[in-house]
Amino acid sequence: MRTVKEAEERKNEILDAAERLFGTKGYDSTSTNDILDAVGIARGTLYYHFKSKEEILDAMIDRMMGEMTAKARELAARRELPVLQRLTLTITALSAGGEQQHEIMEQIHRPQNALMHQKIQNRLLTDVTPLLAELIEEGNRQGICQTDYPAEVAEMTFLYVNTVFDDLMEYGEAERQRKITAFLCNLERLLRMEAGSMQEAVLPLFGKAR
Amino acid sequence: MRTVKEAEERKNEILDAAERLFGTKGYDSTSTNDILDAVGIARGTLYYHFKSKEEILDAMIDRMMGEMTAKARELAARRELPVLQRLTLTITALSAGGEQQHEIMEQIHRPQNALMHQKIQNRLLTDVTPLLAELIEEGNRQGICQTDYPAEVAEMTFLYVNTVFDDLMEYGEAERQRKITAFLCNLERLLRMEAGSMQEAVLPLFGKAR
DNA sequence: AATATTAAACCGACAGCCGGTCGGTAATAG
DNA sequence: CTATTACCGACCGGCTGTCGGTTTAATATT
Repeated sequence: MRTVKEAEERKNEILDAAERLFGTKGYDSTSTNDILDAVGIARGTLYYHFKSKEEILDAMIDRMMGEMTAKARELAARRELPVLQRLTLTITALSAGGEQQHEIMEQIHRPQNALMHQKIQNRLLTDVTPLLAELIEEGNRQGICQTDYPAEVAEMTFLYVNTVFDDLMEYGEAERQRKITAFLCNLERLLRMEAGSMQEAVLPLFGKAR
Repeated sequence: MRTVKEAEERKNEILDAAERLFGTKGYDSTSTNDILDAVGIARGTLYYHFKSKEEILDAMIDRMMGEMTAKARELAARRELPVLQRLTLTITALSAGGEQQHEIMEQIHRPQNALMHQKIQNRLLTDVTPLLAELIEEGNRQGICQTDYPAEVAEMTFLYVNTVFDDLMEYGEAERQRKITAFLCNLERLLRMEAGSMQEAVLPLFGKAR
């Protein structure tokens, strides 16, 4: 039996299936047939809406990044919180992902998902570090921190968290703790802040953490 | 006509071809047939020496990283040079690669080479940042810089150079210059050095640079 | 209201390539 | 002469992407 839907709706169905499958099996080991079966459509239909498997990935990332940057923008704008907390909150939210994206962001770091990882990281790097930079500038204005290069500090920070911290569970507890305090100390230096001020800003986060 | 060679020799022939092809076309778009033709062997022969395409990639990276870390170790040990110069020298040598590797390290950042890029980066991160960390510690001892977390600073630094600086030519000249000075300034802060001291250490490098 | 038109959505067989296997063959060392 | 090592190439299943044809549904026409 043949069911006809609006293009936009079908596209989203396909992206839903893709997101689920890419998240569990990874991009490479998900075949277009897997997607076909999941959605319940024929081969031609898939390629009527998307012209390649990679285009599906790109569209999926687009959609996902849209949601994530929206979330990030929201967090960054919560003026009732101190800047530092907003900063760390935003960063961790980005690398951990929301509720929906959690699955993907966890599977992303396996070698088979290298392409997906790189695309997402590039996207986050260009779309979201400006947000972080703005938070840092706000910190500058408030006299909390001081740097002439907010954008670059944001890039450096986010990049480090997103690559090294993602494999954090592979280390032992001691090593992990060391990495975290090292990172905070480094961030304090980059932002020319008093030693220990980052710890304070971060501690509230770990109350409800993983 | 059938020519028989020692396993080790054939393996190296295959790795040579693979390195050339992966470097120019990328890993994904290089088929095993391409390698077969380049070496001039049959399908079975390839899979007699390597049990999968990915194993070829891994072996190639192994060989390449061996050469690069050797080079890095050599640079890091040049005691006649000041520590800071050795540090920057080593970092740039790693991301730019040697003479042979130059081709690969340039092609690596295309999206299709994501897997290769990630594998190389992980390898460099684990194998080479300890070298950088040791240089930093030496700087500590000499009183040139001061940090309690040499390893983490090394990781952060190297990671940033290797991801952001690689696409440096995509920016305009002004932006590029800004990125570089920003990076140096940030590094100075991480290492708690006097402002401007990095500039001095780096300037000699740009005399003979790209 | 019934019918013709048209364009969008859909189908599934098929082509071509790819990575990997396997049984057999030639070369070489002992 | 024998055993091992290196090599061959036909073959297989699975994959992505193509294409001509078909159904559906909205719109125009009578």
